[in-house]
Amino acid sequence: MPEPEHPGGRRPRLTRERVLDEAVALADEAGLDGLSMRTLADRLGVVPMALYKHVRDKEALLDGMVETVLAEVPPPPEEPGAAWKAAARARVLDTRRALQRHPWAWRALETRPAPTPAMLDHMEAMLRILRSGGVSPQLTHHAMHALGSRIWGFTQEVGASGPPPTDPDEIAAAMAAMAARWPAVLESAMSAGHDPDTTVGAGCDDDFEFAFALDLILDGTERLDERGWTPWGGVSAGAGG
Amino acid sequence: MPEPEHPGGRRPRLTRERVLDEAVALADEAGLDGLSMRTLADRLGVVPMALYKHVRDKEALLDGMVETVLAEVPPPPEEPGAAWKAAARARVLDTRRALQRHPWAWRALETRPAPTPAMLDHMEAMLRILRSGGVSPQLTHHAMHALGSRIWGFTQEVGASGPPPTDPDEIAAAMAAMAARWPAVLESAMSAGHDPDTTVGAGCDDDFEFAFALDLILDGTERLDERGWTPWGGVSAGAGG
DNA sequence: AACGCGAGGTGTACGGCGTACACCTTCGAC
DNA sequence: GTCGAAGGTGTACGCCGTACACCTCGCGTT
Repeated sequence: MPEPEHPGGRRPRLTRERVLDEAVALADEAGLDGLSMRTLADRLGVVPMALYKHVRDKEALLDGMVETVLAEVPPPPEEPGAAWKAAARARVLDTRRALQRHPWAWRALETRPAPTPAMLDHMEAMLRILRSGGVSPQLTHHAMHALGSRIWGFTQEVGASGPPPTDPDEIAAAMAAMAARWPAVLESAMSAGHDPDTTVGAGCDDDFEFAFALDLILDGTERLDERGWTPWGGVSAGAGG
Repeated sequence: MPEPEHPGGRRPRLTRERVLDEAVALADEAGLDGLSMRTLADRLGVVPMALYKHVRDKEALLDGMVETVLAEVPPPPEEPGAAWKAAARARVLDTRRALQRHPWAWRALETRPAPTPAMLDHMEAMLRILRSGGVSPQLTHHAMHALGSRIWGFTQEVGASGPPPTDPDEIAAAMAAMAARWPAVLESAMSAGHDPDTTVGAGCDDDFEFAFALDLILDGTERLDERGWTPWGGVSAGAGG
């Protein structure tokens, strides 16, 4: 038995929560490369295989760690309405702060092969901010893609790997689950079409989304340039104006 | 000896180029996880350790693979001048196409602990496009940060890990190397300050850069929203206007 | 033609990884 | 008090990157 000495009484039992918290702490100290099932088990005074009673495998461990980090992001206001822009800005910055506390987190995020429930919850909250401000479903969809690089720290389509289910029953079940827990995500997914005639779940044109975000940046830069923007207040404190 | 049979004559000698090309091909087929020194050696009909005569270790192999992929991006126009926005747009999209041909590439990129020469060449070219259009060094610097998520596919500061050298001689040597090969990168690095009084190599405020790019997206979205933008041409074909 | 020397390919081995599988221990419900 | 299952253990396997000593060519020199 590893770590036989425990000052008073028995070593506390392992739980999924203890495993995840210790994994986060270990990754904070040693980085993602320093996190192995063996080093983690050592820290918990336990044999490596004991972890597998609480997480299916290392991928599931990373899923759980991501979940733990995202739980640190404070909840957004329910219905910001007209203040949607400020609310969205605050939420992105809140997310950034949480991810900055755990430098390994964005690398863990991007290796998730599909969006986890915690990530869907996070997206749902952001989508509701924009929608509550009256931004159209279509524009919300594109803005969300553009914001993706700010929220998650990377650009590639989350969960783009692996073919979606083709069985109609499976699709229906997935849609039902979405409708119950992530209605804004579902609406956004259905708003991907670029033409009102072909809108219905037409899938998402990645090239369009990419160019949309790119043009926001370039057009914004051009406008600032034309106005002789300077960082010390030529136009405004930020990029606004 | 692995793969003893070779139709005519001897097996051709290994070169760094053959190693890199085969590594790229293997990663294209099997993904980055399917690329190991052993599987790569197998494909080349060689024993794993033979690779180490041509690449220092696996990290250097990945450096070389990134270099190979970036070499596929067509060169930009020399001095686009007033057409800087179109040139920048084209170059980002060219880069995207190259990275899309190698889905593993953006993940390889983001694990580089510091910008490689090939990445610096790439940045240099983009910076020159903006500067040739008369965009100020400061605005170029911030726009480059904002574009980073489009160019590289991720947001985090490239090469942010590890403390910079503190020895004055080392700094001077690095600056001299920069000035020779990447003058625009050097200029941009020196343009990070946000106040003319404290500009000289004051380092780069990551939070400012993040907020700058975030506000470009949010302000642009707000403007489109106010104009009742629709994706099928309400305002313009892209996000422009 | 003979030689030798260095670049390039080989073979063996080590320590680390994730985890399958069989086993044992412990504890709560009855 | 007993029993069953949940939780922790031990062993083992097949991967991984790569250090180190060795062998084998092919070429420049003589």
